[in-house]
Amino acid sequence: MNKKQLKVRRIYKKLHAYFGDLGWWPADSDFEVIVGAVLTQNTSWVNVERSLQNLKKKNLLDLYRIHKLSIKKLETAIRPSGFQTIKARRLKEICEFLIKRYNADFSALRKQTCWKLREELLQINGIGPETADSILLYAVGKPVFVVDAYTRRIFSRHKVVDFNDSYDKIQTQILRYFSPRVKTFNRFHSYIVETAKQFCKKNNPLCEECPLNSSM
DNA sequence: CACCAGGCAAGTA
DNA sequence: TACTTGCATGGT
Repeated sequence: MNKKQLKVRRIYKKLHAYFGDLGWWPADSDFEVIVGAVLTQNTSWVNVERSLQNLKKKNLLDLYRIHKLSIKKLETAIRPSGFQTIKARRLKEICEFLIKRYNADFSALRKQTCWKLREELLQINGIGPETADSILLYAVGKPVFVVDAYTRRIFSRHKVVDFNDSYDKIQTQILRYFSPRVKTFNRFHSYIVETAKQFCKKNNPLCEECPLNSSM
């Protein structure tokens, strides 16, 4: 085991001791995970929750209902989370893909290999690496590590990666450090997001209250 | 007022 | 390959 691997595993251990299990991803269904993953693109989660509530109130948080809903009504419902014109189109495209390619059957998704499904998701306009991996991990149950802005911030501050390293470089580096288990990567990503939200803010690089900066 | 929020795609050099 | 910009709303 090299130095960085030890460091990253120590980070995971500290966060696990601090947070326990955060019960991620917060959603009532696999499809809700996918919708949330798109709506949260460059958007704060509190505003995503407003959009999800709008959809739930109208009983629209359903693959087929969104698929046949008019673009205008979809845009109106997801307005609070911003970029509504582009995100409405993205949601439509994903529904189209799930129905046409997998007959809207999530058990069929789970049977597909991780790398093959990832390739297919990345073909869809509006799904980049982070959205694809969030779907793979939290909706389909594949053991992948999700890299987001928070991951870059925290790991670069702790000298584990370079802030400008590519998505794939960071992902494969972290993947090497753990055995591929869904539970591990589920928890790790949730810890990183919560840590960044609560302690390691963008304008506050010191993070004095952060559990990662306390001696163990 | 400026800056930030769980990105992505398209355009440019 | 490595930048830059548009997309849009709501909180601090």
